[in-house]
Amino acid sequence: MTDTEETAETYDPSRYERPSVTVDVVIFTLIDRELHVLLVRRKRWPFEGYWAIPGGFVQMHESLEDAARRELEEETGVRDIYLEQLYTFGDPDRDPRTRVISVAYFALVRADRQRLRVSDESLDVRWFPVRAVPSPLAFDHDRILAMALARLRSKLEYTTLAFELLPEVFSILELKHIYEQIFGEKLDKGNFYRKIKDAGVLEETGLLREGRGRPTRLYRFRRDRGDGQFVFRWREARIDSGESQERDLSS
Amino acid sequence: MTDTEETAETYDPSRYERPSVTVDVVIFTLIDRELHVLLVRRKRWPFEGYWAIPGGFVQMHESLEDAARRELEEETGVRDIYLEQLYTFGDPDRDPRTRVISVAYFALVRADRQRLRVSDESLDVRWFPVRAVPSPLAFDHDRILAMALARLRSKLEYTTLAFELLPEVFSILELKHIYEQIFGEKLDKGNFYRKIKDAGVLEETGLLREGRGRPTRLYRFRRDRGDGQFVFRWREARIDSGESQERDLSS
DNA sequence: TTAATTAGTGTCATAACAACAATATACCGG
DNA sequence: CCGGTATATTGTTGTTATGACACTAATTAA
Repeated sequence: MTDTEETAETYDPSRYERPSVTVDVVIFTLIDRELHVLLVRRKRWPFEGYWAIPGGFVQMHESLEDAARRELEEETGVRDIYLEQLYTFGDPDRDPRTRVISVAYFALVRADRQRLRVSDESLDVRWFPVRAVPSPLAFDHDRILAMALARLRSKLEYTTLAFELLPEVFSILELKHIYEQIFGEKLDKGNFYRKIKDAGVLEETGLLREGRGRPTRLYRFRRDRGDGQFVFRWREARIDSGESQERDLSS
Repeated sequence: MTDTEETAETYDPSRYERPSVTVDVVIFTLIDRELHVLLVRRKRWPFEGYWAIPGGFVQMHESLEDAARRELEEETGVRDIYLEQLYTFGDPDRDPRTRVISVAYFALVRADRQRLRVSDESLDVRWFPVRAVPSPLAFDHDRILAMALARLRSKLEYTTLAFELLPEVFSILELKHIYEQIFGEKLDKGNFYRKIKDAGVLEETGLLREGRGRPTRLYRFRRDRGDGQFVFRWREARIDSGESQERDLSS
């Protein structure tokens, strides 16, 4: 029945063969106004030379989320980041070596905080524009990435997640650009201004940024307001977050 | 890096200590117009005598979903049911025996298809009204159940999931009752009729069910229409499915 | 000083929809 | 056949969301 129920009188951990468990973290960021994902190039069999989503083993003492944060930091040096569990992939043959169950997370990091470092476990680490990701990726990572993108799209529609991709201060049009990027459709400028302002999640900084035309007013995200439950949507239809239906999720 | 990457030249499965992996399945059904969840009573330590969400070990050859379906069938004898991955729980100390990572699923079964059987692994198996679930449950199962309920609520708002709880033929007011049950609020009869009919997901059966008043027209769910992508919503606000933010979705 | 460029506001018509009211249908029991 | 009960259905109305689009504002470059 529930976890580790057994028939024997006492519990014997060796009675069951155990799978390996890893966490993989799909890390998104915004570079030059474009959505990028972090990939590492594998050094060894299997999928030697293939690009893959960063990840690693879950250690016995750490929670799944802690493992994800640890991997994240080991790969990128980034901390205090938006992190959310995505889905768990456990097809018996997804790894040719042995049974590996992978708990996938997805993370959003701010463009202005990256400092990549290549660990000695891999050949290379790079940001790829999501529109130009090498294909195929190692293992079932194409599928993981696809699901992460679907989830991201989905959640932008009813959360304030977009702010996690922006620097501390930003303009409204920059925010609009993120939505356009990720939804893949143009949004009306006027309607966007109205909606975002009515939402009350922006805090005016008083700062201006000069450019070619009229200077841009810069805002800060008000974390207190609606960070959690707040909802605003740009389209009616929803593509879910997860699989068949969950895809599709939510989350 | 990605799954099971290691420093050694060849892969050695014994190098890493492995957690146990289980699937737990939160199974909902509708009995007497009320939402119920299936629980089993534990026979042994730990949490002997406590009620718990049914589940069991993932075997090496089966996928996670297969494992969930197997457990589902072992507990209820039910197959061909709505099944969706919920979340993976992996706190290091959630099971006092050893490190156990549990992939939770949630399932919806039709009220008219149940035939419970008590496995010899447990003392008892019962349907509990979700409003009257024994507390606390074993392990972290309160949390799992709470998340399953949140997900169910969330998904009713933008999917046709409610139909999975109904028998083959049903009346519109029965459908309305499910929404009221799960949302915990009354819906307007007129608006409900309008919305559900306009949605075009119902197929008239021609059957009537006689009662005290005017006989009830019975319908069937049109699986072809909108089973996947179709969206209709009853309220604006969304409570998500998962945790902090995953609080889904979703999804 | 004018054109170009980017930022930001206002207005309007429509669609969605919640709240509420009213009516029609069918059966029952007396 | 009449009142009661419950289902089934159709308005009606006011509010809100929002899509389309025109307009105004502030700055730089020529």
